[in-house]
This record gives sequence, structure tokens and C-alpha cells, in this order.
Amino acid sequence: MPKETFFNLPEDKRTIICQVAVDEFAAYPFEQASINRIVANAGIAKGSFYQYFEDKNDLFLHIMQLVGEEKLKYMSSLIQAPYQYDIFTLIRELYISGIQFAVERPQYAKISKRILENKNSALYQEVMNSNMPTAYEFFEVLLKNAIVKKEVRENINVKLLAHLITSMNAVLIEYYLEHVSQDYDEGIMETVDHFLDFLKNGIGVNGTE
Amino acid sequence: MPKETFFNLPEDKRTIICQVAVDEFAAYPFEQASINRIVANAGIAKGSFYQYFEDKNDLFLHIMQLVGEEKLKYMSSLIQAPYQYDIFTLIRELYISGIQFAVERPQYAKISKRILENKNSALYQEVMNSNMPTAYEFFEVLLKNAIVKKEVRENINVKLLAHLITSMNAVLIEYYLEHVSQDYDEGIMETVDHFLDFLKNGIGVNGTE
DNA sequence: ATAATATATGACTTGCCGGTCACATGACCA
DNA sequence: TGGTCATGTGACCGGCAAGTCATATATTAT
Repeated sequence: MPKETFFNLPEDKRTIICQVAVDEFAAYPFEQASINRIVANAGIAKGSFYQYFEDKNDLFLHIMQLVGEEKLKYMSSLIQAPYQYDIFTLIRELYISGIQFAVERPQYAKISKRILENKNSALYQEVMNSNMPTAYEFFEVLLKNAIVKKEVRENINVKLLAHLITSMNAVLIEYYLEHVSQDYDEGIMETVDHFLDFLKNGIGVNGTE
Repeated sequence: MPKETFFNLPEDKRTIICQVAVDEFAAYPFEQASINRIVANAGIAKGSFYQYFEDKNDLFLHIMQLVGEEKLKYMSSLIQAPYQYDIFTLIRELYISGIQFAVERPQYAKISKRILENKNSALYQEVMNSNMPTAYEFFEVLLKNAIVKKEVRENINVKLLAHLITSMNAVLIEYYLEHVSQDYDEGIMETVDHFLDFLKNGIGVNGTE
């Protein structure tokens, strides 16, 4: 937790510091991110930084909380009422939200991505623990429910599929940014719909198997 | 390229240096990997290291070549004659090889994984360029061919699917190591087959859509 | 105006990094 | 034996990192 001093700061100064820190952590993984660069870019003295935060760790966890909160804003309506849609529509909306987040908050998205890649490291684990139950568990419940509702066939490996659906969100975002567009546009729908078609029906010829 | 001095070294010494370097690059990303630690663990003087290699970069690229060669050993028979099987069997065999590589050469696999996560960074790009055409392009050709052979339905997004199949290899490996087993055992077949069932048929109930 | 308290500062410490270099050691040949 | 050349060595260099601290400057209460 940042020190009281940090929260006593005028809002614009606090905002600048956070903005600069976000840029730093988006550009470099934790170990390479530099407090020296952050204070230089934020225009504050190094000593001041340590009046605001315990240490580099403290700053990082604070930034991670901002990222988490922002991401939640994109998802919250979907997560809070997940059964208003059938599972495929829900996944569609979740993926679209994910891409939207990646496009509109690219720095935050970069930081998020690094966390998912480092699920085992001590620091990154602390982030995950403080956070929600994992997306993976969310999809597992969702799938089981969808099987009961006969939206999804019952002879699937639920654990594996939950894992795949979680991971493919990230894959889809990467694909979208790399091959479709840097901006949020109509292509997003097409890409997500292609993916959902695959998720529903696979790629085998009809009647096979 | 390592200097001539390195290749003049007795084989066991060369092997130790490489082994230690592999451990280092498996434990830390390039920027955090430490030449100091490597020379200490290998029991050589720092000056000696720079008799063998131009710099850290040089060592890393050499290690990457070893990793690439080793990985190729696991795949080569499949890649050289890709059309001896239908596409699903081929993907099955490729994925099994991938898991086998990850289980039997865990350090190499960790290094490989980091490369795929850093496709954009300058150094990691140099590795990719020196290497084969990407797995992604391989699967794209494969899919187009499978459509002609009517193994795969024709109304799919080939580019997207090629991307997904490539990425899901890594996802499957991660899932296998995390949830199924640390060793190579029978569970591997079951996991891969569950995945292929999904790839062929999707998860939707039959007749839906 | 004075005292007390909160905040700002940047030179400084310690530690590790990649890389260098003058010199030591050994191998081979005359 | 002495000379030449390849190899081994670790103290050393400049640079940057995280974090500290004595001191300076505001701000507030009295």
C-alpha cells in the first residue's frame, strides 16, 4: 500500500506519477523497470518517491490494482449477470470486451499480459491472489452450467476446455492487434465471430466422426 | 558465433559451459541472465568467457541454436513428410512431440517459451529470423491443403485458425504440465485426444447452428 | 513571530552488471 | 634452454540499479 503521503498529494501530481509508472511497467518487466527513470519522467525527486511508496514492489502492486479495476470496468456487467446470455453469446461479449480493453488501454493491457505469462513468479502470484478467482474457474462453472442447459455437449473435458477458452482470449487479442487492426473497428466482430464458429463447430467436415 | 577458442576446448568443458548457460537462460530472461553467475557456476574465469564468446548476445544465440536443433529432432520426421497423415493425425503427433520435448528437455522448453512470448524484441527477432519459417505459416499451408482434401470444412478463417492451432500447442503443454502430470505418461494421449475432439467438432451440441 | 510538523530534495551508499586488460601459465618448437 | 603463441585469470572500469538520510522548505497551529 502506498503511504498516506501519496494520497495527500494533489490529484494531478498523483495522476502524473501513476501515468509515468504505467508507461514504465508497460515498457519493461518489473525487474528492469527503473525507479530512476520513473522519478525523472514524473519530475519528482527520488527521495520524494520513497515518501510516497515503501519500495518498487509497493508501487507495482498499486499500479496492478489500477489495472485490475480498469479491466473490471470493461467486464463487470457481463460477470455480474453471466446467465442473461447463452454461453456462446457470453463468451463473445467477454472477448469483445477484452479486445476493447486492449485497444483502448494498450499500456494496461501490456501489463496484464505480462502477469499472465508469469503466473509462477512470487511477485506476480501476490497480484493474482489479491485479485478475483481466476478466469479459468469462472469458465469452468460456466461450462458445467451450459452442459446442463444443453448448450454444450456433455462429452467434453471441462477442465481442459475452460483452460483453452481462457487462453484463447489472449491469443485472439494478439491476433486481432497483429493482423486485423490497431484500432477498434468492425473487424473485431468478424474475428470474434469466426472464433465462435470454431468454438461451436470445430473445423472438421460435417458428419465426420 | 562463438570464437574458435571455444570450439578448441575439450568437449566436457564446452558441455559444462553450455549446460550452465542453459540453466541460466531457463531461469532468467536474457537481460537478467548474468555472465558473472554463469562463469562462477561453470568454474571458469570471466576473462576466459570472453575468450570463448564475443559477448552475452553471442552466447545466447549459440544456446538458442542448440535449443532449435534439439527441438527439431523431436519434430523432424513429421515436418519432413507432413502428408503421410490426415491433418488431425499430424497435429496430434506434432502436439505429442511438443509435450514430449517439454517433459524431456524442460530447460530448453522454458527458453523456447520465452522466445515465443517476445516475438517483437530485437534480440528475439534475430533468433526467429535465423530460424525456419514460422509454425504459423506451416499450419496455414497445411489447413489449405486439408480443405482441398475435404478433411476440413471450407468455410473457416484459415489465417485465424492457423494462428490458434499454433498457439494452442503452447497452451496444451502448459495445461499438461500443470494439471495432468510432470512426467511423460499415458495421460498425454488422453489430453491430446480431448483437444483434437474439440478441434474437429467444437463444443456445441450436435445439430445446433 | 515561533515552534512543530509534514513534505521535498539529491548526493550518497552499496551492490551488481557487462566488458576490458595487463599479466600469468602452459604447450610446442628450435 | 629460450622463444613464441594460444589460453587462462581476476582485479578493475564505468554505468546503473534500489534505497537512505541529512538537510531544506513549506504549512499549520499557537
